[in-house]
Order: sequence, then C-alpha cells, then structure tokens
Amino acid sequence: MKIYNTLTKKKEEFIPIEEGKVRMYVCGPTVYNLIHIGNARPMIVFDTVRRYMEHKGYEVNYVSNFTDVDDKIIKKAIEEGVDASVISERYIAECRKDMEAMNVKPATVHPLATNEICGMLEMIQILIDKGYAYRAADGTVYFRTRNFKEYGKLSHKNLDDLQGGNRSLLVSGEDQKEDALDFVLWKPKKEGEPYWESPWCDGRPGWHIECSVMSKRYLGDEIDIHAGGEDLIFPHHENEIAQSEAANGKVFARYWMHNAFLNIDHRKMSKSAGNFFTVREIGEKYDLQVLRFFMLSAHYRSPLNFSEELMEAAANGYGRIVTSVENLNYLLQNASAAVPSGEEEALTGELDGFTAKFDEAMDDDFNTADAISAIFELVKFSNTHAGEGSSVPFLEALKGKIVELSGICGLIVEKEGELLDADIERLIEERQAARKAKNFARADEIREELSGKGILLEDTREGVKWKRANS
RNA sequence: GGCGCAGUAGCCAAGCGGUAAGGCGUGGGUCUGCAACACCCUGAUUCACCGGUUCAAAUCCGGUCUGCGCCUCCA
Repeated sequence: MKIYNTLTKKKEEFIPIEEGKVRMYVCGPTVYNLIHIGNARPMIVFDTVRRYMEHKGYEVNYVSNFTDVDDKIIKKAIEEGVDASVISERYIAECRKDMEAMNVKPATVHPLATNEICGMLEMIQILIDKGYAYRAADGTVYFRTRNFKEYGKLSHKNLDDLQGGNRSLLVSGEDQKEDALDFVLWKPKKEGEPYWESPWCDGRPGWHIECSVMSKRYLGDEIDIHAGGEDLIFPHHENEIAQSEAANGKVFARYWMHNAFLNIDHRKMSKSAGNFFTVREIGEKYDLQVLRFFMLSAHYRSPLNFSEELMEAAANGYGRIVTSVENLNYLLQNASAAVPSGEEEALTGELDGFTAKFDEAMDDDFNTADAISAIFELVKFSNTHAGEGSSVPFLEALKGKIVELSGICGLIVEKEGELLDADIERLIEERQAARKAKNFARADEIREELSGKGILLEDTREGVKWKRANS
C-alpha cells in the first residue's frame, strides 16, 4: 500500500510502526456551527482510508479531536449569553449526527481540547525547560520557532522566505515576541472568557498545542499517520511537528496526508463570501450517501468542485449501484435453484478480478475514483449475468461482492427492506389485474395515485417492483 | 515577492513512457401496453499550446498561455 507523504512529496510504501496496527490522527473541526461540506471532505476521505486499512487487516487506532475552546466558540457564546461549553456541546452533538448520516465511523477516541489541559500544561513546561518556549511579560507563552532547526520541513518553506514575504507576520500587540515567527502556546484570558490556571497566567491554550498533546496521549510520541485538510499544513501541522518533536525528542508522524479543498464555483468556500453549504442543507435534498459518493469520485488530493449538476450526476451514478443490488434482492426472493450451474461457477470465479482491480486502485494512494470504476464494472457484470433463472448462491455472490466493495468505501448500497401497507399492496394487485384485462387507463390511474404517495412502480420482466421516491 | 498544484470527450474523472478506464448526459436500438429499470450501439486518430528527448509521450524535459492553492483564522 502506497501513501503520498506531504513530508517527502512522494508516494511511499506504508510500513506501520507496530506490525498490523495503525496509529492515525485526524484534525477535527472547531465546533461553533454546523459543519459544512468542506469540513466533510476530510471526514469522508480519511474514514475511507481507515476502512480500507481495516479491510486489509490492520487494527486502526483512529483519533480525531473536537476543538472546543476557541475565539469563534467564545464569540458565539457571548452572543447567545450562554457558557462556551453549551455551544461546543451542541455542535459536537450535531456534528456526530452528520457523521452518522454520511456513514463516517466514530473515531476510536474523539478527545476534547478542554479535557486535555493538564497534558498541555505539561508539554508547555517541558518546552520552556528545554529552551523552546518562553513567557512574555503579560503571561503569554510563545514557541521559539527558530530554535527548532527543522521548522518548515513539512510545508517546504524556509524561515527567511516566510519573513521576506510582502506580508508582515507581526500582528498588533504581538511585538513582545522575540521573533515574528514565534507562535502562541498559552494565552492570557480576557474578561468573560473561559480560562484555566497555569504557572504563567490564567488563560487558555493556543490552537496548535492541543493536537500535539491529544495525539501523544492517545497514540504515543510517534504515530503512523497524521491527516487533515491541506490548509492545515502551514502553520498548524508545521507547528505541531515543532512542538511534539522538540518536547518528545522523537519523529512525530511518519506519514502526513492532506486532502485538497472542496470548492464552489471553482472558488474556495468561505463563510464571508457566503458560498458554502452545510451538510445538513445538502441532507435535506439528497441522501448523504450521494455526498459521500460524490466526494470519493475524485482523488482526495485533487481539488473538487461542488455544484447542483454534479450532485445530480452523483445521485444517478450512486443510484445505479443501489438499483443493481435491489434487482439482486428481488431476484433472490424468487430464485429457486439452490445449486449454481457450471456456467455460474465460472462466472463466480471471475468476481475476484473486480476485487483485485479495486484493491490495486486503493493500494495506490487511495485512488477511490479508480476503485469506484471497479464497482461499476462489477455492477454491469451483475446486471448482465443475473436473471430469472439464476441460482441463489450465484445471486448471493454477486450481491455480496457489490456490497463488500461499496462498504469499504463506506457506501451503503443495500437499503433496509421496507414493507408496504396492506392498502398499497392491494392497489398494486388491482393494477396488475387491470393490466391483465388491458384496462390500461385504470392501471395508469393507480400508478399515478401511488406515485403521489411516493411509491414508484416498475414493471420488469420478472414482475412488479416498487421503490420509494427520493431514496 | 516566495512556495506549490492543475489543464484529458457536452460535464465529472482515472491513466503518468507502449499506443485513451469508469460515471453522468446525448442520440439510436432491444425489452415493454406506456413509463421506468436493464442491456446493446453511439462518442477524444487524441490528452491547453509550442518546441525537445525517445523506436515509442497524455505520460519525461524546456518554454508559453490559462485556472487555482498556501504564505493570516480556515477542512
């Protein structure tokens, strides 16, 4: 399995620190609002990475935080006149709902920054003791960036370029820093803000220290994979490396994975521009499995543009897979042959080829677009070869393979079986009788009526099938 | 100013040295009372442009044009 490593800018063979196990950390959202579809991309992408690794037999310890103390959360809390924890708890709950709807598995651990303050105080003290950090007059603690000689190794920047840029990194009130590149580890409280006591001042942690500490606590000093959106490369991940490696004296993460952005109208989504959608909004219009399918239809390191048209196309494509499974289920209900024919046995043998293509794509830096094409080829194979006379084992094999490969992508393609009301059953039967008597006017009338109730009918060669609209 | 990414059919998107996957859409056909589903056929002599390397290039090198990202909170 090869993974593109931002650190080396190359695809590298994945070799875990501990055989058979993966320690993975994914930077999670700051919870001050409903998550938007841009936030959803890393969730879906790295959940898929996790699922594939589990499919390959790895035991994955997957840690993803919720940043629950931050300026935006505090601002919102003040606006609503409630405690910051009210805001963060509310949006953590909402975020979990969205994740479930997108079929993103809960992490092994979802740590909260506010529960890890002790660890942060410890790490900051170690950094001060080692000369990597210092306390300024007002109690702010800064990281002494230039003391960490490998600073810039992830983002491939050198310190002088950063300073030589035409933008001043000096922000007002920060002239107490020894150097413009130094960043905050601990900052003093302001009136009305939540705070914790510390040896330096009452205050709260800087953003970057959280992830270093939570990663260390739940995964250890050295981890296999650290992942997040590409905008986190600098400065967030660069700073995490500086903090963790300076404090622990070990290489922090071996593989750094970053997903590209989800754009709208070829522009980055931004709250200020107003061009963003929440996952919740999209969920009102589409099954969120469609969003997941859409996200996986492009490589995770390529920018992906979002639009109504593209979602429609994704809905149709995803629907094709779902329909093929529905067809198999329908055939299965009526299949009688318990023993596969010789031809079916030969066909069943061909199924492994689809898995091979799928795995080959996923082994190559999680090429989900290519992996999905293997699923489509399998769907076509199934649609072509499954029919009325097919045996139960053959149909099961076909269905099992489609469900399995889709499942590795986290795509749910088999809907829960639903029962129809007796009334509706009766109408379907009445329509069949009408059709048989060539009373098509009455038949169409019934079809219209059912359509109004959200039940769509299809007359196949094998009989009448129904499905719910918008599913 | 510095660093970096991308340009493949109407749209989306793989391929990254050996002669263009897959999906959506379009048009035609088979099936069907009709519709839907499914299946078959339909699509790039060509991969932004110009040079170069090679027996061979969408794939490598150089240049041009265009779009985008990071350098500041940000997935």
